[in-house]
Amino acid sequence: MSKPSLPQGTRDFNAVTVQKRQYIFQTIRAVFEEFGFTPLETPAMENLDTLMGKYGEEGDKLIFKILNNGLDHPQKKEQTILGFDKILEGKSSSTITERALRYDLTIPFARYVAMNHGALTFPFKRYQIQPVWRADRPQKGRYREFYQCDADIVGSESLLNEVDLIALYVTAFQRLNVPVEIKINSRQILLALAELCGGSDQLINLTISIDKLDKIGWEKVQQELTTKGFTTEQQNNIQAYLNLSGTNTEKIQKLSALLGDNAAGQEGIAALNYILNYHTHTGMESHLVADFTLARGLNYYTGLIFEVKAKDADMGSIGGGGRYNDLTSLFGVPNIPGVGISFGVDRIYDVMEEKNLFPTSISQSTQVLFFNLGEAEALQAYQLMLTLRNKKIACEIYPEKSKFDKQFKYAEKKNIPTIVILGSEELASKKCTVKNLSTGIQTTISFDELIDFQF
RNA sequence: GAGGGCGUAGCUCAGUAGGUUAGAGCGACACUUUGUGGCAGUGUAGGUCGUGGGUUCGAGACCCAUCGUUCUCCCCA
Repeated sequence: MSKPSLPQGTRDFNAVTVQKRQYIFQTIRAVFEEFGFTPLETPAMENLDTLMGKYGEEGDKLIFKILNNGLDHPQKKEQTILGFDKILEGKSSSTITERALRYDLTIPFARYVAMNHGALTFPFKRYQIQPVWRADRPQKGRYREFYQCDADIVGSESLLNEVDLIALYVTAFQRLNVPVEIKINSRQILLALAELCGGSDQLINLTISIDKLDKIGWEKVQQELTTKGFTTEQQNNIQAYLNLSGTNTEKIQKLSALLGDNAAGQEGIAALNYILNYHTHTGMESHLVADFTLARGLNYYTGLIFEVKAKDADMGSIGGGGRYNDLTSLFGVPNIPGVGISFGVDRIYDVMEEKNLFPTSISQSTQVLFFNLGEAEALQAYQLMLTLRNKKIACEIYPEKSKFDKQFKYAEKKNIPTIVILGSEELASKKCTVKNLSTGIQTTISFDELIDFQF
């Protein structure tokens, strides 16, 4: 028999890890609810055509596809072979696969809104905390199964939504004690730059290249631009754009001069200004950084875009989002604008672990261990234990009569702070001994006193 | 999709330029110690050296392949 193993990029989570992860989930969920979002869950799998073509060319390749059932049926052989030919051409084929694991939470949400728009009250605010899957190659901070926590608002174009989502980010990361900066940019600003440099059809080429600036440097970006057909003059404009520096206000002023009266550009700048000004009144402006190199790979964004970066941590973005003004039209329902953000829990966990940001109190489970010192003693201890449990004190009794040594060591290993000794002497006198394992202090008290004991 | 690093006990690793019977620390278990743990002592268990080929008198070590893992690029949370 071969050794058991896990699929690449997936993990088991032990007790301590689960407790830490739940701490993150609970913190984020509480903030979502305080901000007026209600929960939604969607299936792990979607129809393949719901997902295909929504995440760009790269994204399509990273979707986990599910093999159809019944492919072993001889009658389907011809069909299946035809389908496989399509796969070899790089297309997908419904005769071989018609379902896939969800790649993110935004598209399934758009699908949900499109299916239920008649029944929803707009603006509709939902949050969703579920795993997603990507057929990516695992590496640092990158998993094939990971959780996203999304909050989206659809049915409203107001920039107040963007303002509120940023406030949500700031609140959540403050509660988690993770210092972050939130980068913001606008797809319209990127579009304006594209229009100035070769036309709007160059938008995607342009954003892919400039997004790499901080990784590969200007020299290589320039080379890439040359091969993509940008002229020297256009490259100079792009360089000027990328070199904008200073405070948020200064950068925006310089950008405005650079983009001139380009309509999309001015719209993007106005939106950016609105957000920044608003947050000067909330005190949250200090977390915001206008970053015109921020592009984000997902094609469906149309307005402001965000990305969250943990300060002083070697980790990609731990959250991202933006405005998509017509996502549901992909599913036949036009004119429902939306904006949303996502938290990457697995990366947040990695950052918090690396920087030791988890509170120490979350890793304890059992509070009191009752020693098992014989049949009659255990019966009495068991009854007392149930009473304590009813008072919400987590207790357990050692299941076998064993030596003190063994029971003590069990308590230590499980990090149980208190033990209760109830042996033959205590049973006779209707008392028990409560011992605090970290201080070593113990007291003998009556059963009634135990029930009201402050652990 | 492209390219590197690493696979030796449950864990972290050592293992010299191929040379008898593969090592340590930690952990586990037992005993010292059947009414008081953490410390200490003694002992026990645990390995087809990732797998399959090859070179060699001889391979944990060298070569090839394969699988796993990890990191980088691409892209992303």
